[in-house]
Amino acid sequence: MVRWQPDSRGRLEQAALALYAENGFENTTVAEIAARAGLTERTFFRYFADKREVLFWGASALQELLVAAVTGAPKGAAPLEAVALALQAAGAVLEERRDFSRPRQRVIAASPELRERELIKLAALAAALADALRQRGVPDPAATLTAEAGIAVFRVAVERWTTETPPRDLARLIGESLDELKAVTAGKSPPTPG
Amino acid sequence: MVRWQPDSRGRLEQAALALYAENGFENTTVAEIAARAGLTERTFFRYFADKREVLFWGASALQELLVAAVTGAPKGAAPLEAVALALQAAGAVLEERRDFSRPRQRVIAASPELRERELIKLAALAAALADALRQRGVPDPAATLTAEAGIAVFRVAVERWTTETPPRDLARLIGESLDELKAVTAGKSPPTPG
DNA sequence: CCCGTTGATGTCAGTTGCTGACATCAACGG
DNA sequence: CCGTTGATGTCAGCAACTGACATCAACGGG
Repeated sequence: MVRWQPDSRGRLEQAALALYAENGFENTTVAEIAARAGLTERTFFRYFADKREVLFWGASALQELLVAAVTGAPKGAAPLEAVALALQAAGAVLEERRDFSRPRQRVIAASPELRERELIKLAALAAALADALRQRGVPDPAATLTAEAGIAVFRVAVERWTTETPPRDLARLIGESLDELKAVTAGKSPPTPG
Repeated sequence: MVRWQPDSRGRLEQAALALYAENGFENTTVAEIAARAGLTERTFFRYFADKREVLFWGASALQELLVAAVTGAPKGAAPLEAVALALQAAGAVLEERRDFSRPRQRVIAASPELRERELIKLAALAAALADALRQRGVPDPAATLTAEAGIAVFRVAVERWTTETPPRDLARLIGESLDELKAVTAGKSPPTPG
């Protein structure tokens, strides 16, 4: 006979996402989440640093993926190209878990507190990207700016992926947003294309 | 005889910044802040929504400034040019209160919780900028991306302004970062300039 | 000049997020 | 068979934040 059900972490995550979606983040107590997962509040805080982190603990894996993609980009690739490859890799992960990622994004978008946490996670991703670029020999502030701009592109693409209906392919949205950024920073005036 | 000392809000802000700088954000209680300002905890929460907001209540004024600058930019100005003007205007405000702004930035940089709040404030600025661009006829996602990229430039510039020694002129740092962004998105390869 | 209103502040009790210290007890290994 | 391990529970406590109500100088109409 098993003393405890397996995958406490996963059960807590599922319970939290469901309750945040049903009642909103602010109207959900940690005690409720724990109860739905068949655990206690104290155990929740053993797995997650705080009430928000339950939706973000996967971020470190994403970060490693991004860094690996930049590091593994072709030698001749320009910094922004390397970042673009990384964003596509990250996008593929989200697309893979579409049925989890999209509701999660909606829950985050609905809560200022969760948005704060998302922004700092994205900032951490940007910092890691910048680091990886520096290791490729890209000097600062170019490295930081490329990384920040890349994350901005990613954010815009994911937001459109989450809200647009009918939903489009994330990879395509990332590509489009990147092209749009290039156009806009090239100094093109809005009403007169070309 | 005055019943209360004037400018409770300002006293609370000063007390909070001083205590955050001395002991760190996490090691400071709201009760301590209130006591130093000669007030009670309850009064603190009447002025500020939470313990972090005390360092950010000026953000709405900055937002109005940015929007006004974009709206008032010359008719022919490209989106990124309009945003650049806005960033310079915002930078001028920070430079004006240099002796307050720089320590404040350092306190924020030292605390993850305060960084979270700063990021969401900057995201709000980006959203407002994007709105102002749309009112100039810039379509999405160009408007959003221009605004996001502009805020990234601003963030990088302010960070350098806060940490570099000796401190350089913020206006110049903003200009340089913007040029750097343009170069980087133009596809320039890192080791081979030109 | 008096009195009712106003508004900034104080007091107090309560909820919730979060933490440290200690207890429990099946599983596992020697 | 027993000692250790590790995931979990229990409990007490602090700090952030909130709602309800009290206070009382200042202000203005009568």
